[in-house]
Formats: sequence, C-alpha cells, structure tokens
Amino acid sequence: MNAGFFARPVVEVARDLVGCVVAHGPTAGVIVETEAYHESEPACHAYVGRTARTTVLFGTPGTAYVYRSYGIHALLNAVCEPEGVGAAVLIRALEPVSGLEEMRARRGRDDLCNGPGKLTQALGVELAENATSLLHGPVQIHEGDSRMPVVAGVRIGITKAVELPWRFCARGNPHVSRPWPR
DNA sequence: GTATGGATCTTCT
DNA sequence: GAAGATCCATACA
Repeated sequence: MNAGFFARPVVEVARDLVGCVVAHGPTAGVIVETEAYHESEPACHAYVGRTARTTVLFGTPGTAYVYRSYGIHALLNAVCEPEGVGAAVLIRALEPVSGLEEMRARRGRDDLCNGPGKLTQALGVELAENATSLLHGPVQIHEGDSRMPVVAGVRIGITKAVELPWRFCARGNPHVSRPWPR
C-alpha cells in the first residue's frame, strides 16, 4: 500500500479499502466493511476542528486513528485526504485469514471480527497504536482483491448525518457486522 | 426472534 | 458532568 492511496477523497478510499488486508503481528483479515467520515459532516470527530483528540485526523494520510468507544472498545480508522483535511475511514469488519487461534484466545468466542470493537480486540489493536503509520507501523494495510463487489448503504450507530450512504460492504460476505439492510 | 440496560473511559463543556 | 462511530447478557414473546 502506498501513501497516495489514502490521499484521496475519503469516500473513494472507504470503497476501495474493501478487499484490502489489515495485519497486526500474526493476525490478519480482509476488510469487508468500512464507513467514511469527513470534517464537513457532524458525525465526524473532526467536525469540531483540531483538538488534542482530533489532530491525527488532520495529519498524514495513511496514519492509524484509534480511539476508545463507550469506555470499552478501541476503534480503528485510516486517516485520509491530503494533510490538513480531517477525514478517516472506520474499519467495521474483517474476514479473518491468519492468526485465528490468537484471535479466539483474545476474544474468548467464535465471532472474531464482525464489528469495529471486536476486530480491534481480535487483532490486539489498542490506543497505543494511535497515530502510527499504516504503511510501515505495527498495524499495516496491504493491497487485496480490488475486484471484490461492493455495495453502499447508510452508516450504523450514529445520531448525526445518518442519511449519508457512506457505509461500504463486500456484497454477500457473511463476516459483516450486520446483515445488509433491504 | 426483538428489547433493554450495564460496563467503563476519553474527551470536551 | 454528559455524550458517545459498541458489545454482551438477560428478559420476554
């Protein structure tokens, strides 16, 4: 994966990331579900501008943005758009491909990566990986199947800008966080 | 099968 | 002091 991939409109990157591979140590999975977030809409953390928390969103494309959700889960994002624009793609679900035993040990159950909080636990990704590079850091994203059929829908679990069709799933893939609506 | 509530922490007001 | 890009156990139909 190269830096130019992430320095594009965040919605394009979100669509193209489906089929790519996320790896952390011995564990890895194919991305089957993403959501795009952009500073221009209120569901995005960068909407409020630069703060201590959101600075990484405005930084180098291809950087990991990891934050704690509901006090319990770490959520993994890929910073997008040119430097200075606050945008990121949330990785919502993976199809596990390696390190399955490690994932099961961390999860303690068999649904390993079908949710944004679950996949970080399965991969062992935590807040320590925030602001690290997805190109050459501990968590990496690699090229995958660019021909994978993708469908778009509305985002999940948010209360603002709920109408934007910025969620992308691998069509028919059983590892998505929720069955495709409609 | 759907519905509800609790866990627990970071950030910003 | 409140809100939140979640997950899971439990209750009920």
